[in-house]
Amino acid sequence: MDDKNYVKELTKMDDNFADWYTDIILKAELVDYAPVKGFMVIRPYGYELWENIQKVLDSKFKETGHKNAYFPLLIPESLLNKEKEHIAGFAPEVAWVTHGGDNELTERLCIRPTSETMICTMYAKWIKSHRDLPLLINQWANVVRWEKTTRPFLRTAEFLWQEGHTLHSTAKEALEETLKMHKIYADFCEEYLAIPVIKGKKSEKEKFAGAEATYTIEALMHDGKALQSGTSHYFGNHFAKAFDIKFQNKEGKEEYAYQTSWGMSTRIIGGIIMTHGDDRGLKLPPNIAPIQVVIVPFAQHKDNVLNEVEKIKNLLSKKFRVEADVREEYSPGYKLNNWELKGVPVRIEIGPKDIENESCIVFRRDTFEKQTVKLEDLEEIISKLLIDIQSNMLQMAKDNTIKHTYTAKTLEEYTNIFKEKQGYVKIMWCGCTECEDKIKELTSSTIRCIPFEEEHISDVCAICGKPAKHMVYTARQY
RNA sequence: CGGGGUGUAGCGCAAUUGGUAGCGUACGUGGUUUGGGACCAUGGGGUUGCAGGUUCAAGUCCUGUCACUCCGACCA
Repeated sequence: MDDKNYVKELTKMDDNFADWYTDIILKAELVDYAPVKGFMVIRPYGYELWENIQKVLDSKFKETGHKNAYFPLLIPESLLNKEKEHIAGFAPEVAWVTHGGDNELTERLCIRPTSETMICTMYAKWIKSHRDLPLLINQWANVVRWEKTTRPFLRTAEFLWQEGHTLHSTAKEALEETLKMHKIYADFCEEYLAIPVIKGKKSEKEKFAGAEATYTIEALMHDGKALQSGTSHYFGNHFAKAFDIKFQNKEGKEEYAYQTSWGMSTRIIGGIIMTHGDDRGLKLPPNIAPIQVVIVPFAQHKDNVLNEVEKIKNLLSKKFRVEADVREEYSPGYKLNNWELKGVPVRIEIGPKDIENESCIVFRRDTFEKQTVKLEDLEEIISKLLIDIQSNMLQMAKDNTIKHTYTAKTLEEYTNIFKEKQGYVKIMWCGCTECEDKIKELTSSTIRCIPFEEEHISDVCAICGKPAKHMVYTARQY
């Protein structure tokens, strides 16, 4: 019995989290490795998840007045070089195109690691007057960053994302936009992905190359490591000056535009997996799950069973994303395990005995509870159940975050925490980069963000003892 | 780029002192099954990462090389 099943067994998530992670994303058929190292193939089930994320975010962007557009994949080297901090930040990890057919190009082209430079170049042509502002554009695209070590979703050489790029006539308005999008990301994570996040600002050391300020949402994974899940940058007129994006204001004077950019990537899928998954596999929040309800029939060869399955499917399909698993070549037991592995939030089991009683069994993935439900009540029960699962998953993730949040007042306390634990550690910080470098060297943890909501732990920096400026969240990170 | 590890069937592994490659699973076919990863029968699948060397004989020993992977540094 044991040796029959061992290939199917999942790695236990507590034993080795990294193995567990790669194990389930492959077995749940979200991704596969590509022939080119560092790249991943997103399989249909994984891509449906991404499509659902896209759908929700896209509608939120449109509600706030943004429009989608598309810009080229390749960026001439000269454009990339226009903003020096930006190029310094990205140069080590860009991929270059040097040939067109057999001919060597006179100027090599980089595959976009992000589109600021390309988009700024176009914006400079499009903006003449304050009447052209604000310009609110988003792009859904792929980008390439030649990373040394990769892991599917979390850090791949190519990833899918959206990048919003906006121009404004005042600094105030641009900053408001930056914070507005930051809030959209945070709300999206909590409401749809059931991932609680810490909202805050990045330190000078951690901010985006070329930005004046970077705002971030940080999520804590099941193993106590943090994941930067979405960023929103305020550029001031840094890029505008480098790319000559000017407009005439109401007084007729020429002025540089103020700019923002913000992005969320397929990395967030890694976040969903590592926030909610368990020893049985994925656990997807109902609001984003490709399949919300799966119907597994027992003894399906008996005629009336399949009829009943069909009826239930038709009924529920009006309101939910439903799939009926009527594959004959797999046993019911296999299907139960397989759909748990794939993280479907609700499962309906139905067989001859249930049909006789005009009922079925409803199973919830988050708590493993089973209940017998009369068929006439099914739609209503499922409706409530999905809402309940969604909020329960958020609550469980919040509890886990709280459980893994510590505070330290001294450097000794701080390093001791990281010797045996993983999680957020709240400390006071003087604001200098030397102290950031020091904790990274000692514990390989970094300042994740300066939260919007700071607490007062003490008056002095936990690292150097000088007067503290901020309370910060630190953690080891993905 | 530094330190460790591994390369044998799609995947996971085995092969004693050097003796000519096997097991599980997955896959094909036929049948029986179906309330928690079904069973029986049967079949296909391999230049043992690559190159060279020692030997009557190399998966096994030697030399070189390549690839992958884990831990560090760099990063959404």
